[in-house]
Amino acid sequence: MKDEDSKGIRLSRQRETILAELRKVKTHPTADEVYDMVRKILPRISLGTVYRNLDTLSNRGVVLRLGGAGTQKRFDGNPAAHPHLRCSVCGRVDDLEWPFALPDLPVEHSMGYVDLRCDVEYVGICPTCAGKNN
Amino acid sequence: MKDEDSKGIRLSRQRETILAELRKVKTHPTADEVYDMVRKILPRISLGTVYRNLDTLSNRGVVLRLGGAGTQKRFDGNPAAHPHLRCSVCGRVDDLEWPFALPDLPVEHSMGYVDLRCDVEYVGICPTCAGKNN
DNA sequence: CTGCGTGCAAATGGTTTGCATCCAC
DNA sequence: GTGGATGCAAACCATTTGCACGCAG
Repeated sequence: MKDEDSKGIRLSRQRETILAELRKVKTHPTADEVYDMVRKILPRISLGTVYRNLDTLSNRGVVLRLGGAGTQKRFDGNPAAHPHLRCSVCGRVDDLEWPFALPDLPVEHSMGYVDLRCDVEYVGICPTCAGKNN
Repeated sequence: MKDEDSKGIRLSRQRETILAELRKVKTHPTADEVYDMVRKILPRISLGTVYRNLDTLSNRGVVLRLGGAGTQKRFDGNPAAHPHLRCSVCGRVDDLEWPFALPDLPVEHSMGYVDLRCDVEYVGICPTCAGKNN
């Protein structure tokens, strides 16, 4: 179904570049950071366009929008649900390489919610930030 | 330790009321909603004060600040980590009454992060929002 | 051609902050 | 009495949006 959704997508140079850049990195950049990355290739792109495209892409399930506790949203080129590590100090997000089964929610506990997916985040302090305070 | 932290806390009428109101409800109100609730009791309280207190209380671990994927943060009078259900349409958050063990992250996978806690959220569409579209 | 996508800039909206005053301890 | 807490309003900043033009299909 993901391919279904991507089918109807119009492929502008901007959108193409944003997606390519996002898939190139292993970090989880904010819209601002994506803007900076893409601007090196398309200097005339606007921040609004970056926001619009990140929105479109995440709605189509091509990329992942990470809620996060910070104010800024972060984006992940890998659209599959997978657990993350997030630093509560600097907001940095890392992929967690630990294949543990995300438990499916029994229907009798879903309280009428549908289309559920499971979001798991381990929140703590990253090595860099932990080092500064010690 | 929760009591330890709360010890040093100054107990103004505003802070007291905010905490009491937050504990009174089972919803997970936004700062705005807390403001509305508290204003009925303390009509002269300012939104800034509500934000400052929610910040203080969550930093001390007295209440829980929920990251959520939406823009607004929500708050939970129950400071213990527990899984939530979140509606991706309206942003509503419910407590999930399903005691499954939040998996502890093995140190060898923590990538240097410390003080980790696990945040589990099932994201879907709530009964109300699902009903509207069908 | 047609309409979606873009650049630009202004508008939004949640959250934070500076400052003088107030009150809990 | 004293420093943290408050009310108010302005400041911030990430994100969104209106509009006229441009380009992909």
